[in-house]
Amino acid sequence: MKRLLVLIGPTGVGKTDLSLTIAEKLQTEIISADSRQMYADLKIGTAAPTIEQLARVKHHFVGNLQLTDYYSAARYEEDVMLRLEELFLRHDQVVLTGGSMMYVDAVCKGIDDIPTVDAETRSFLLRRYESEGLEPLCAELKLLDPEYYRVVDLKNSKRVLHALEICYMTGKTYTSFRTRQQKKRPFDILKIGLSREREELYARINHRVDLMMADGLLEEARKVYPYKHLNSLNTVGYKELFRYLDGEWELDFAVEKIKQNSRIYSRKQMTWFKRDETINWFHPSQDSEVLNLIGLPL
RNA sequence: GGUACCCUGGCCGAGUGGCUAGGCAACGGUCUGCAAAACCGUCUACAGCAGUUCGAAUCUGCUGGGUACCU
Repeated sequence: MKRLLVLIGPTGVGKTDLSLTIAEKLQTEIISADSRQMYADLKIGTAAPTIEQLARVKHHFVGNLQLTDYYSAARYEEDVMLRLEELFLRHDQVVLTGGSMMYVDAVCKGIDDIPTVDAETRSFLLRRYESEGLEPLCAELKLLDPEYYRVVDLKNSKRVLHALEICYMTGKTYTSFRTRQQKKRPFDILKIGLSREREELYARINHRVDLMMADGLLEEARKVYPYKHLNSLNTVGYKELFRYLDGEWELDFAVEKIKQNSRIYSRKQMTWFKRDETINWFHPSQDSEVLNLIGLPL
């Protein structure tokens, strides 16, 4: 049986280093599970693997998207499953690492097969939401898919809108697509979670933001500024610098906000990962124990 | 030294006698299609003291701190 090694943890915990070590020892390749490192133009702010690191181990799904590309967890699942098929021809084990919780789950547990919403339906409902607000749309959902209406978070526009998009586009209820069944995978999965004491993690995050700024994050942000309204740029590290470039914030303040939002993000990641009972948790300094768990000689 | 104004929770900020503003942060949580997204919950403060009043963050006095102007 082939095996997928899933290395997860909050941003800044030190996943990259360990993933490289493991992949080198196994002489295998790495699949990134980071929704923002996939954009070619967001290298510094997403702490994407460096050229040297990419030279050490072959990576997949890093820098493979344009900012204007539509992408989603479902597409990621599809793309990764195809790629894994190829990789498992050559390797017994493959490493998947990243902090995008839903992307990881999409690969490990699967995601329902729901049609991708076309651009017209999407913008039609978005416009209605912007002009009418959420209430009328909730009322509509109650009629079109009463079952989902009962369980959705009615204040979360993203969820309500998506359900309506599916109803409109397919003529069926969103519920009918929502089986929420875990998919069986033709390979084993071993999850390794990295965590640190909060103080320690926060200090690393703060420091890393300073390094990013020294590395030219502001320049990178300036280059993509014309695309700032795209979802791909609703990203920590960029959205704050846009406020600076717009003259709303002082640079120092924007940098503090980047640190703060990164810390908040790391906490959300931990909240998500916490309830996954299948994760084997380690401190990054316990790398030999991780290798032992994988079954690698030290 | 004098005059005026100000002092609200970690921060910002509304509130002129009874009805726990709100926002941000912090902390906890939700999560199956833009997820580094979106959303939810918790956090009862009015500088201190004394008084007026049935009742004071809101009125009065004193003390402390701050700001502005005057001599």
